[in-house]
Amino acid sequence: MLTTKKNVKTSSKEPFEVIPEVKLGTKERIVETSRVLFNEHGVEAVTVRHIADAVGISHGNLCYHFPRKEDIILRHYHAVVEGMNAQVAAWNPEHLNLSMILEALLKSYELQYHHKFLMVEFVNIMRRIPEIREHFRSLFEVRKQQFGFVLMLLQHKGSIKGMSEIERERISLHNYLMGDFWMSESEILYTGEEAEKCRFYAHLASALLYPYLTARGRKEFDAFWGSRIAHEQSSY
Amino acid sequence: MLTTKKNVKTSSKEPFEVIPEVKLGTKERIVETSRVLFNEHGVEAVTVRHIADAVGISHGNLCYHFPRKEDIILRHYHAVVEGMNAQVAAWNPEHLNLSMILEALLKSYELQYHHKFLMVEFVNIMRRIPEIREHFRSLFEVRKQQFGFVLMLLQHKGSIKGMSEIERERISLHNYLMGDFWMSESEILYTGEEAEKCRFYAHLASALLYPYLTARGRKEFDAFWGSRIAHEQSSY
DNA sequence: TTATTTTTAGAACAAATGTTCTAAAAAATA
DNA sequence: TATTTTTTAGAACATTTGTTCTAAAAATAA
Repeated sequence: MLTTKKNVKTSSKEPFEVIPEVKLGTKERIVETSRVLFNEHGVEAVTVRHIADAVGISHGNLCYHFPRKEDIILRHYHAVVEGMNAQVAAWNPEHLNLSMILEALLKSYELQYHHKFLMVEFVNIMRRIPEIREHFRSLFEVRKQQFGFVLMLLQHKGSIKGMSEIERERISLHNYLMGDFWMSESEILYTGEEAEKCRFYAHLASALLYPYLTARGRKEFDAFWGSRIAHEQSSY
Repeated sequence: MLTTKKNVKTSSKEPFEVIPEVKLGTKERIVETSRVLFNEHGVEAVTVRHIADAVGISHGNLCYHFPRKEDIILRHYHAVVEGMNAQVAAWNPEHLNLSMILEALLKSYELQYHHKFLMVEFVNIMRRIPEIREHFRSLFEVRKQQFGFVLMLLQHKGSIKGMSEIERERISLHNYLMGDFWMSESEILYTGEEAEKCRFYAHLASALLYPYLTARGRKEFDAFWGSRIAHEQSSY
């Protein structure tokens, strides 16, 4: 239950449920609208007045819900973190295989792209909001361990060959650097559709593994991406 | 001859050359000071008044030399581009080998790091200054061709194995994505010394090639980085 | 209903910021 | 030296921006 008590029609006089997705509370509309504006124009270019205008409320009202502009950004950051956690929590290590991991990668790329501005302006945001900086840094070790675990598992399932600890560490670093900045790169170079960008870069990131895949691994890899990447037919 | 005529003591009364590096013109001091401040605090956080104060001049004077703040950024951008061009121009394809290419990579990383803010805030800068956006985009194809040429050459010299066109393209994309954003990543995660960061990430980027190196190539690779990366002993 | 709380709009505020203007100082030139 | 140009400092300006304040409106509770 994420709905706020305010503005949601749940008075005892209403005998039936009202369609919930139409009646968004002011706070939720601010969050959603700011996300779109931040993604499109950048945090610094978007003022509280812009957001308020787009929502159709006064900026005074906006500052009633979010006294500081940073509060809006923090809200978005937490939304992404929770989304990522939920995804990881849904994993079942028993039945995990390469295809499912690629699927998860693609999904996490889409999830991040939804809050593109957070990644594209991360250094600036991090400089301004210490809470975010500390939290993200603390995430680093966890992420490295998660990836290490995935590699071990894939090796155990016979999808990738053995590799040294150093190679594992390198691929992990490459992977996360790509994961953090593919949106910035695409912002600079491409002008394509969102879903296609996600697929393109998730494919590219997962291709870091390609030299280490076994024959079976390559089959799985090609099968997974074959249907998703139209052009650039696999030809290994 | 990059010195401006202004403020440089070259009056006919002076019989001998004055030490040139001490007497920097106001314009040059603005450029150098702004570079340091932008790198440390970010473009948006640094105002013309901050720069003027740090240089020791009035902000009115600063605006005399650079009427728009963007002019300063543009100046920095051109400096980096010229630096990169000069580096490429100095190459001699005849005698090129893996070590020299790694050396060039490392050097270009150091060059970029000198103007860290340009890369770290690239998307924002690009959004604000169309001239930079267009120029950088036009660079993309050139860079891809350059990298393709390097790979061909290394293959011809027996340092790397053959690879498909797709693999070449992927490595090229990985390489440039890393080259554009390793500074952002290091800004978020590490708090180390500049030169060490450059070595660390240049090493990491070049390691993209590792799975494709021949035995001889690996020897060269390890020899090159062995002396430069203290920890993380090669153990392939 | 009446009282209380929440929400809203818009004015008001204060600080910051890029830029322009003005006049004096310094430097260069003739 | 006299004159012209360049450079400089600092005031002034216009705009923007995040935030606070106030009072009315709306919703909720008693």
